[in-house]
Amino acid sequence: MREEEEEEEENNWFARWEEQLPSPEELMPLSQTLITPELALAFDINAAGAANGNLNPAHFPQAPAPPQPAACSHPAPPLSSDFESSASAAAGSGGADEPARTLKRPRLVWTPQLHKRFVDAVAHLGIKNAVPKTIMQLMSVDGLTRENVASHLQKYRLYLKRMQGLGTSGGGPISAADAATDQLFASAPVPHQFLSRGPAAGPEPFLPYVQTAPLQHPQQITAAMQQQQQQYYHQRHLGHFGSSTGGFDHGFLNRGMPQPAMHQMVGPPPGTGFLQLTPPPAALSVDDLEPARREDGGERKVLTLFPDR
DNA sequence: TTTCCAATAT
DNA sequence: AATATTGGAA
Repeated sequence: MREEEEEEEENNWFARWEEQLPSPEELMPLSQTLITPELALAFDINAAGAANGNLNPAHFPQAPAPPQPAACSHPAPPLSSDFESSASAAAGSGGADEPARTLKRPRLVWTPQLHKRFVDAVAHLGIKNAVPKTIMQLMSVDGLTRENVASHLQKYRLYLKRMQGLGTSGGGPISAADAATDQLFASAPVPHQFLSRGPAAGPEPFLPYVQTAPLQHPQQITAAMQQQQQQYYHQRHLGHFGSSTGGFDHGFLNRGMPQPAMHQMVGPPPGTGFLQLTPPPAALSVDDLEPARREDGGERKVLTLFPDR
């Protein structure tokens, strides 16, 4: 059929192949554009300003060999696995700055588990002593920075404030917007002491040492936790904001990790007609809802069982 | 000097 | 909306 054309091509391609080749200069920018900052981070590439418009003409050899292709099979985290360990490299000539310091780490995503740990830490510290640094230390999550905590704490305080406002005096219902907004915070039980007004609850009696088992890097956490996130949706939909009276559950169970003395429990007397909303771990195993994907620059699809908005 | 914290930026 | 960054204050 098209043999003639193909033959023509064969006659000519060799003569022209060279001129059609892009020059190295043309190639570089292209390849750099194709590597998103996140990818660069994930693969530990030293291309700090790649997408920042801050290209350093230092050509790197070629396509970087992915250290661990295994990461691709994972549904999620395109995040770097070791920011600190990847020093060296460009140290040699002419004052190249260390990428390790310049490198920006990926956004931390506060999974329900992580937030849970946060809340526990704050609870143990007492709200007065709960400042970012201390919280961070208590949480002892590898890779978690003080700023991470500070930022989260800031928002959490706002959340608590709102809760207080709506608290006892028959306040109106939580606006749909807020409810939708605060899914994360709703995922962890709010220690009642947080909502108390008057004389702020003092710091907990004693705080021996870090009680929580050190977690690993955020990425790993998120990865590992993807599976568990389901239960969080359960809790969420069981809905604990009843009506007035600050009808919140104080279900303070710790299924994730071992947790020593949680003494500050002042919860409702057992046997008070109170629905146990958070059954023991064994009970809530069901439900194979797909958790919202919060990572991978994709969209976040949040399954909604309730047509509430 | 470090840390907090509210405001602001992405 | 969620997290990061900033900048003044303690």
